[in-house]
Amino acid sequence: MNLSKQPTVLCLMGPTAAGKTDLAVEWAERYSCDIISVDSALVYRGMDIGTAKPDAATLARAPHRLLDILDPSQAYSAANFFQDALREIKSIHAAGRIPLLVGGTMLYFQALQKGLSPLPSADANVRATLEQKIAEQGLPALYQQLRQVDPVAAEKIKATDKQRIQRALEVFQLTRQPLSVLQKVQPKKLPYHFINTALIPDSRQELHERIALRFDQMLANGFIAEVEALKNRGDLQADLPSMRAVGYRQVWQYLAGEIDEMTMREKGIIATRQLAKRQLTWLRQWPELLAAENFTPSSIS
RNA sequence: GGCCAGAUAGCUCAGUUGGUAGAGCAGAGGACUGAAAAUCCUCGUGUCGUCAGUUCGAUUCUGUCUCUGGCCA
Repeated sequence: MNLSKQPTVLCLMGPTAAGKTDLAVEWAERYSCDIISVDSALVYRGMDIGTAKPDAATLARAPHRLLDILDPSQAYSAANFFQDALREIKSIHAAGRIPLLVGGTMLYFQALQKGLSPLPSADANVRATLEQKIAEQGLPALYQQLRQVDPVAAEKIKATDKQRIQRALEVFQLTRQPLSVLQKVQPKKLPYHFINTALIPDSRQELHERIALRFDQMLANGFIAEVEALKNRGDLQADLPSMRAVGYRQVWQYLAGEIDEMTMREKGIIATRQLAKRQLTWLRQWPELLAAENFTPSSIS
């Protein structure tokens, strides 16, 4: 029920391999929705098989926005998503339809619904410098530095969490202000009525079986060749966000001769399971979450 | 058939000079503000293969049987 009179935004979340796409296409046709993808890997062109990107026939039935918008050499972010999604939501509302956001990148859903504090975006130079410092001085030294410039953030960030330590120091270098101070600025919430639904599998074991099955299907469908083509471009590196994606990382290691094919398959499946687990952790904490099976059009109003 | 080496957590293994055991991986739970399919935190009772012997006490020593590798016939 929408008592706020704000335009509705329908969200369909769920772990990988839960069957979100099929349900989303069904809803799109039934409820006059236009789909916006909420997925940090589907944004990349040339990454189709390993991301389980909807095929051409599916997209013909129900177009997905925010698919294939970037080259794998580029980085994307929650803030980029926020802007892109907002633009698409406005455009869909303007057309008199309902935006249906579908995906498994939970940070993106959160960024959109809770908002983001005004922080500087990533800076490649600063990151490279910090990376070098870690190599020279070690992570503990950087963590000590963080404790000095931003004790509040250091309290929350674990001394072993390289990525967050780097980000906090990056923000400080770019703004001369502690991350923890900048984050106190309450982000403005978007004027929408978000309906949150999730497709959550009844049994974990069943999900694990589906994940293994789907990974084998990807391999049978030419996943290795897809990664090989990307690797052969020559300009992509294993540490790019795109190439760190589940499956791509393992196939890359296989192609680099670091692991054998059996190990690649096993590690790929394991990484997918672990991704699903993290997604489910988000969903357990998500407020006012409606089981997708119980969703009815009356909820849209 | 003989000899040798193994048999310990779901998996790969370590270890106990005799006082019932611990790593990695997997798995589970959690965190999450511009890399998020990322990054990180917490969680380890299992007839220590069988049966018997020695012993106050055996997973540890001895014997026995079973199984698995390897070598020799």
